[in-house]
Amino acid sequence: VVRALAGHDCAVTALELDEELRRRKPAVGRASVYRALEQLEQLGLVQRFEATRGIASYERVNPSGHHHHHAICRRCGRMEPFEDPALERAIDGAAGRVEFEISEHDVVLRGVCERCAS
Amino acid sequence: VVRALAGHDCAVTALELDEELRRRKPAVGRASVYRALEQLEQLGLVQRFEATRGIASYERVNPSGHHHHHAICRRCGRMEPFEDPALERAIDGAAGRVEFEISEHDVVLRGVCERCAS
DNA sequence: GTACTTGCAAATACTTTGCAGGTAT
DNA sequence: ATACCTGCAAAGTATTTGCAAGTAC
Repeated sequence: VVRALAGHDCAVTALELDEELRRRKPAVGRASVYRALEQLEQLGLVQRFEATRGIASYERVNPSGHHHHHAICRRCGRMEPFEDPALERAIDGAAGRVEFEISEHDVVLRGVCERCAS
Repeated sequence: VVRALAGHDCAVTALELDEELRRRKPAVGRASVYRALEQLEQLGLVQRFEATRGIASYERVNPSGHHHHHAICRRCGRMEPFEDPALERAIDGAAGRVEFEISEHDVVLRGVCERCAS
């Protein structure tokens, strides 16, 4: 599972991973994929978020601390990653003002991509 | 459903709404709750996001444009709303730089609340 | 042998949908 | 009468779990 995740730079769903691993030698089952993802998430090596209605996506966390967020098209579901240092600073600021020990954050921008808009 | 949502300032799950409406006269069924929420979401009057694993929460959109985001405790699930103008500005900036027509955004900060930390 | 991991299949939980009956125009 | 809205129960989908078999030490 780790190796399969390493092959993706951006988020994938559990079922995509499952399908990918299912045709491997030796084949890997759905349950193992979910179990591995859960562990990796708790270890902070993978981040989970809901990209499309009811479907969780998983993305590996870059150990350097670098990370991006996603813009998602509500028509075709296409997902485009983006980075924005100013946004990160603003989030860190907000995290500091809240009475929580914040350790991660999800940001998703939703709209229509240029292809679907035309 | 609209009236029930109006009674909540912050996000509620579909099942909370269902339970609340179920003991009303006349009683309202689950299906209608989901159907109403879907329509309201498409009209842009309600925003949907995943607060806890696999459970969608819905929150009414303030017509004034004012809105807040949420910090969520990963231990107890407690949710605290917060506002942050600087964060909004940063998001608008990022939205402008992406090749998408962005119309909404989700931001969730996850961590441990002060009660659970102690 | 003991402890842990695996995959299958069954179970679970949230959400959606088919449908029969009711309401409004 | 027609078109729409309702709730129930059944279906659907993503995810989790029980369990028997396999693997490592």
